[in-house]
Amino acid sequence: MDLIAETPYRFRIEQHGSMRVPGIVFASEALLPEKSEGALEQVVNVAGLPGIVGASYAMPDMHWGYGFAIGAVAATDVATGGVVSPGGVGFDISCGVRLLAADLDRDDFERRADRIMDGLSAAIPRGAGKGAVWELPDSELQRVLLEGSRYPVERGYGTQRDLDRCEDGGAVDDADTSQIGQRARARGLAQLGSLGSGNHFLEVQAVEQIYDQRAAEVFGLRQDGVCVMIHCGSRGLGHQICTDHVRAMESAMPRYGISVADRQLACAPVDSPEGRAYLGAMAAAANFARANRQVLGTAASDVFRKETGVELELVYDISHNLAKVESHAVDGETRQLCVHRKGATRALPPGHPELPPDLREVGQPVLIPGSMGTASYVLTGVPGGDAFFSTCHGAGRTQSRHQAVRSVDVKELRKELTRQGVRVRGSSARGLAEEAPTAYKDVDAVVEAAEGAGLCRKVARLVPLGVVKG
DNA sequence: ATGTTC
Repeated sequence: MDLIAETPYRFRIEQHGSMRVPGIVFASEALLPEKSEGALEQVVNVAGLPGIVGASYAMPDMHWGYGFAIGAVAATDVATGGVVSPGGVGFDISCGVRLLAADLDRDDFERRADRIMDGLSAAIPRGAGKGAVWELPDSELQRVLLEGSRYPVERGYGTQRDLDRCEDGGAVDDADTSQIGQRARARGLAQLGSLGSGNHFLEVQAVEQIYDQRAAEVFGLRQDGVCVMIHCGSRGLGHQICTDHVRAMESAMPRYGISVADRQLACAPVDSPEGRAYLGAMAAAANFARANRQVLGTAASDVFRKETGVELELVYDISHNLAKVESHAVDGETRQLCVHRKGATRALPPGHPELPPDLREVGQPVLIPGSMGTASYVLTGVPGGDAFFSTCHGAGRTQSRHQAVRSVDVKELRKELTRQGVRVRGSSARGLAEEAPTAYKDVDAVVEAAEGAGLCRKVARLVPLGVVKG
């Protein structure tokens, strides 16, 4: 497989074999994954999906994943048999990032840091399985699945203004809870308002650098201001929904005469009972994920109010694992496309009609969490990018979890984070080792490549002051 | 990512 460098930040895999479109990899030479890792092969495999249009895209933080690479964008044409694939969304449906800004300077935080971090540590449930801010009866879970963040707001977790700063106003339409199994529901009941584990976290951060003063101002960010970033998703509920629908699609594929290069690319036409069932269940899981971040954001706000007297204001809340049916121009014609973004973030440009009025001038905030102990970024969408208004989603792994555990000394890691002034409230030692920054790409290089490829623009760089780790 | 192999 040959990669043709089209620009310093754009590589092309020519259409060959069963590919229906070319592959386009946005990355620098240094960020390209090793061929042996299989991520580039996954770009090729996705290019063979029925109905795919444009190209099979990959972002600079790409790495090997389930079926699709993490960092993949693929759009299929709904009207001509285009498919939807759960592997193109990922197991953590609507995993994403919520950023809140405090009217507090870095120095104000430093003076009270230990109390605030202890408060957050006590208030934020985390780790596999255990604990949630809000344990729900089944009737209320139903409301969350249909109404997303709007339901917690109605029940006092947050404000109406929060919803204006959430992707989709805090809830996606077309959730179909009849497509969710009992096991998925049962897992959701005990997990609303919980981080989970893996790369999920809550971080207190400081705005270290601003690249676009006007956009930062509109977003509510200022130099040396304190922020809280929350990275989490739909927990066991989303995971179970993915599992259930992958299985259903595996058995349905022969009926549609679909064959795929990898069993993990199980899919069905968007306009089919199986396709619609998955999208309905996926939408419900997305609403659960948004409500999860809404509840956690409110729990963090409560801690800041108690310890400092200041409120946290929502900057934005955005997913990076989702499929959406969107209108896009293809060969000069407006088409309905099912846009899969897996480890990729929507990045709407200035003037886009889906943006709320106060963000329309500068574009949609894009929230990029770095690896533990490293920087995070706030970006914004730009006109003209050719991956259906998408950009990267984070640092991207270079080592598997297993490799990281073998190579990382957790004691040294804790020492290093402390030396950098990052207060750690962890979950498991193994979890910390898996998430060591040495297991990830350099987020600064990822963002530089995404910007260089014309997918987004930098607004601010944030550095960690404290982390509550899943 | 995940009651980390129903």
